Amino acid sequence: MINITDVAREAGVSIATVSRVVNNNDYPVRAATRAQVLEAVERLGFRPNDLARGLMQKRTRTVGLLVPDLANPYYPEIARGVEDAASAQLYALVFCNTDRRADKAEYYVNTLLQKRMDGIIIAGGGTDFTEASTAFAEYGAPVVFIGRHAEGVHSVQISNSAAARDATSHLTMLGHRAIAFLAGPLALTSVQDRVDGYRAGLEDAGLEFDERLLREGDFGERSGYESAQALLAQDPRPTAIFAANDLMAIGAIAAVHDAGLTVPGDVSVVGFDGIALASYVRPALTTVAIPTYELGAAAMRMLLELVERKQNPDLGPEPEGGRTTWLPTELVVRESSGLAPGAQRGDGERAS
Amino acid sequence: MINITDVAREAGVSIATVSRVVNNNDYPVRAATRAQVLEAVERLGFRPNDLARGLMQKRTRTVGLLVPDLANPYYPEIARGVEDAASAQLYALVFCNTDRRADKAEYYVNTLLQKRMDGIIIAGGGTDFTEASTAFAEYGAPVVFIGRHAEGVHSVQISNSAAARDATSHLTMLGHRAIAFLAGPLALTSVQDRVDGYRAGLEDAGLEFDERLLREGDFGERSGYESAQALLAQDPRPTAIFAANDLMAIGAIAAVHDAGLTVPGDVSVVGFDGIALASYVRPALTTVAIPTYELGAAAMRMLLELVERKQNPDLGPEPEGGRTTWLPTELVVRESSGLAPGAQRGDGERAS
DNA sequence: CTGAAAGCGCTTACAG
DNA sequence: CTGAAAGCGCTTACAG
Repeated sequence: MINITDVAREAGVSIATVSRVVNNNDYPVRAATRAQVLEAVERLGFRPNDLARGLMQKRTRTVGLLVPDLANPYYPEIARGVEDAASAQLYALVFCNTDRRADKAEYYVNTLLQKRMDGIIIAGGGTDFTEASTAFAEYGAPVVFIGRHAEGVHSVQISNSAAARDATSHLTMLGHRAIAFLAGPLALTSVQDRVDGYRAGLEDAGLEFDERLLREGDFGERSGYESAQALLAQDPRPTAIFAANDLMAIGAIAAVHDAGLTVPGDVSVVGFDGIALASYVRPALTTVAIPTYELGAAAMRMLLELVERKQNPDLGPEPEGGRTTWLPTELVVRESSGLAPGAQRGDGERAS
Repeated sequence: MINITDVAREAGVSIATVSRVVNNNDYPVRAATRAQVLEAVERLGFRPNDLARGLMQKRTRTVGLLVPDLANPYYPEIARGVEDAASAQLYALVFCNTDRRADKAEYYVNTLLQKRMDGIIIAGGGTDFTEASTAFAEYGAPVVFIGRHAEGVHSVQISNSAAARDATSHLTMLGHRAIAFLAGPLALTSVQDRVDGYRAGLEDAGLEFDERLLREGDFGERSGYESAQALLAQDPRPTAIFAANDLMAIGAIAAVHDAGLTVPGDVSVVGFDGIALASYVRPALTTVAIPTYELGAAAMRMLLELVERKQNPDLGPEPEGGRTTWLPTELVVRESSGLAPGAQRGDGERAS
């Protein structure tokens, strides 16, 4: 393991000079000296030790990302946005998957803290991060949340309720009157907001909320399959199923199919997220598309701005209370949603 | 940012004592002293700086994982296995997505090296890692590959050719004689092996390899869709499509559907990987299931053994040349593959 | 332009 | 059982 002293000896200069050359900042170094050092670095294959560097500079140029569930394609896509925005500024990323388990979340928060990350992004939910967030704040490391709200925190979000309301209206306009909602874990604010939007959408059409049509799921395919199966056994049977994410919607389509019914002929299905696969399943899935990649990228840009501000107090203090960036969603209508059985185009329109 | 000196002062002991207590090893410390220190740690919220620790110990208890494509559910599943095996031993994981781009791969390898990772796992392909691998070796950090071969490296693998041969035979047994293969990038050894297996499977049934039925893809849904579309326009039209991964298979099913044909009535489709979604699309996908999670876990266990051996020379030297662990695959027959049009059960049997 | 020296926050022989 | 001190590999005032 060759170090800065080896390079200094090889180049016949001091370690201070090596440091200056390697860091390539605007510090003046004679061209000839620089060349000697560079050659020694090359010859020896020197790679500066980031641990030592971080220890001195009190910054690691590394940020953490906590996601609840890698198996859901939604999060890898967020991760891509986060990662691209990070590497654009030469920041490294430490990626942690909590599996929605509080113990893993705590473990990772601790690890990230001990590794002195410059900041952290927390995507999705599953556990309470107030404590984690406080711990980071104490260490002066900014925190940005994706897709959840709380008092005084920085976040990047979409309007879950408005999006869910629109999707529900899409179904009422098609004449559906028994519209089920497959929720995700009700502990999540994003899920609560989607439920609110769903209810608002029903109300807009003069429909009553029926709790038998609301089911809690866990965002997995199986959960969508099983919930849909139960829903389809009910009487009267819903003619539309709106799922709180695409994976559950895909599970629901499978359940409708296995029940000997067709989508959208007998039952319409609408998802949420807009994962890539949604346009490749058949029937192609109508869904609320979230700008997932951009959500990640925006969160990272916000975080890095906060980090830079911390390192560089000239930029002024951190904004009070926590900023929120809102990103738009879009209802993408594909094949999985259609007219309610027996309805005619326009049936639902007076309701809107 | 409170440090070990603060704790020592608060507890009225030396920093050496604090260090011993915090590290909780078998070093003898009087119970009363220990209690004082622990209380001070608690009161102050002390979190030891891993940078300083790593600098002294010359180990970070952190390993890197390089994956080529987070958008393919195959890799997140590998990552879960890697991560669980790592945290079981209290190792942290730095996760890097190369997007199959050589520049990103090089950038991350450099970063991981500078951060003094104890070891690295390289999953999948897309770029050449001989150089990266050498660089790590020079720094004494072990490397384990998942799913690719090369001389003298450690790896965890499946038998791609045998698996592809079996899947091909499954189709020939169903009476298919025009079987297309949607390959992934032909630069990957895993893809080359799958092509070999496909050809062997054809040969077993006395079928000739037809290069018009082989297409190179990129493992994405779109690529599967477009390749299948082109294939379906050929004359004679293949009655079966075997894709080198599930995402392309799902794209292929969509293409068959959009061409007004049915799966498996007109065209059978078989995938490779066994992602969770494969059993939730309709028709459910017949596929070669890879023990993905276990592949990741096995790779991490192998890596950690190499790391421990390096730290602890009593365990003996690193095994010569590179070990390979082989994991089994399984053909999971679902709905997407069936008898060739016009064929009768048993038609293909004499061929085997 | 260059170098000697202090210091980041720990761990670990060494001495007592 | 406990502490003083050296040292890990860097960066950065400070002096020249």
